[in-house]
Amino acid sequence: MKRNGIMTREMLSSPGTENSGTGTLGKALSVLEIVVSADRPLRFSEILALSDQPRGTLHRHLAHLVEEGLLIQGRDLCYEPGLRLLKFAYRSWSKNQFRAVAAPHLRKLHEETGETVHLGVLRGTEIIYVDKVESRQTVRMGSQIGNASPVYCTGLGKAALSVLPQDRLAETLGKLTFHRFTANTHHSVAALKRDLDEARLRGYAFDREEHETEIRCVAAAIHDTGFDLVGGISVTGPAYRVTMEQLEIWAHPVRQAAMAISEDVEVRLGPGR
Amino acid sequence: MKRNGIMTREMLSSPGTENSGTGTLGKALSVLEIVVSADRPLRFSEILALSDQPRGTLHRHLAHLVEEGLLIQGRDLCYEPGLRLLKFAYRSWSKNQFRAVAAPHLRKLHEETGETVHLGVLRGTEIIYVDKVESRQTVRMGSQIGNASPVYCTGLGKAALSVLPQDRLAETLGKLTFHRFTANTHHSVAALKRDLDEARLRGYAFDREEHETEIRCVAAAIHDTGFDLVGGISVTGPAYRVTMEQLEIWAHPVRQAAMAISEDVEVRLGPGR
DNA sequence: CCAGCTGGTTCCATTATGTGGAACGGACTC
DNA sequence: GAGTCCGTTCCACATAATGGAACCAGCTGG
Repeated sequence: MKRNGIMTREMLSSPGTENSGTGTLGKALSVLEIVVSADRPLRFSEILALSDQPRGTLHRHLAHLVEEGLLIQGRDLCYEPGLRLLKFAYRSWSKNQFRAVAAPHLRKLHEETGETVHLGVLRGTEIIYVDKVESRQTVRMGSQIGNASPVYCTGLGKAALSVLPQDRLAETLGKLTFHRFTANTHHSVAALKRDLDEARLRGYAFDREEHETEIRCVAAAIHDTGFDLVGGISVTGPAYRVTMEQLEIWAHPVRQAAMAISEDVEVRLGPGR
Repeated sequence: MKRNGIMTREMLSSPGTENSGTGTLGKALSVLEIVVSADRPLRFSEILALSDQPRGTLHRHLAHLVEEGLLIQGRDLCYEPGLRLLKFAYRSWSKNQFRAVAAPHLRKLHEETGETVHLGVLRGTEIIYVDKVESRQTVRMGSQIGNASPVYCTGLGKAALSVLPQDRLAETLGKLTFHRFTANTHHSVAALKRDLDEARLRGYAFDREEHETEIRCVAAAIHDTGFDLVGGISVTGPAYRVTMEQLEIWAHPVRQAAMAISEDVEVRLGPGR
């Protein structure tokens, strides 16, 4: 019996802004998302303002979420993420085969460069960080694992886009809306396309302080033959320490690692897939 | 404005086996739980067997979960945890104030003992592991964070129970069903009660290979004044390396740490809570 | 001390949504 | 080519979600 245990197209399909379509579940999750995404416990009325649901409905959803242990409500009436999420969290992370396959490569790359190494996958118009190796071992669950960043301003995103087949690329580009994070952030499809063309030729992409100032990275794409799984791996560092020349040097090992992971993924999927 | 950002009674309330009550959401989550708890991707019919829902219903739930990104379905039709869980995961973990407050104490305790240190909270009849510091730094997100173990066979569980007010304790004991994990596992309320009495007197509890053979631990309870938050901290090690005498020695620092955390929690909650 | 907020919770008739038995159809097997 | 195992789809039915409105604090300021 062949089982893949790996991410596939479906996980990349849903649009950037989740919300509609799934009836009750979708609505409940959208309020969960609001609470989880907030950077502090929220009051009922704050959530009300952020959501587009009527009072009665929202109240019931919150009650249900609390009852299910996905949220907890302090006695000061604030809502915050509940414990049950932890359970889901850990399980989904530790069982993610893609992450597991890539992990040793990340570690090796980190040893070679000494800088932070990221693993991400493409999902719609975003890159989702799935794993990370960084110098300060104390940060155990990477500081932004699970977070999403736009494709157009990250090395990972651009690397991933650069290997996408024509149609998928066009589709994705069509859905983009640009936000100018730094002076260097791309803000037109045209400019992004040129950048992607270069990246495709080279086999790796840069982030020249396009997402955060003083932060640069090199990234290379990972993908399986069917492009069901598209992602990338990157080495990131602060501008004062990591020059563009340095990145050029690291580009090669990054690309090597990416190719190695792609191969491993293919093998672990089983050739008979 | 006082906000607590800490776990409270509500999170401890829901019964061990989640399922009913929350209408649609509850049912959807119960199937999510099945998939997430499995140790490999599951086929439709396997899930069907594990759940108590009719085919049509189950199928729709799965479809919804997939659409929401909570599950993903490989092309071999197997279901497995989706990426979106990661997002929830990380957020709920990193924002858990209780964990954050306790973290430095865990680390200190680990340095003193060299063994694995756990942080858990009581929820119904289970202890949920919220954080962990262990020797092998490579395991970054603790191997069982988010997991739950029965109260009656873990040091953490017994420590937590031992500080519970009469009524809460009775209520919890009433709900227990015993499973014999090892030869030493308690399997009667009477025996457990005796053990708890001792623990209460001493101020700490042991796990004498009651959950897993060859694994021992000492634990001490953490709680706030209102017993809204009850949990504990423990030092665990393999029997061949950690004798009962050794545990007796560690008991003191463990208790110290637990008290320190209790205090910190109280302070961070703000006295005006 | 009472009028007038603001913020959270509860009700309940309406109707949209989820329900689940049954039928379908493809792939494999004997 | 009949038999079955499995996943998927349909559809009449009943349940569960909906959301407007009323309700009930706890404050605040006149």
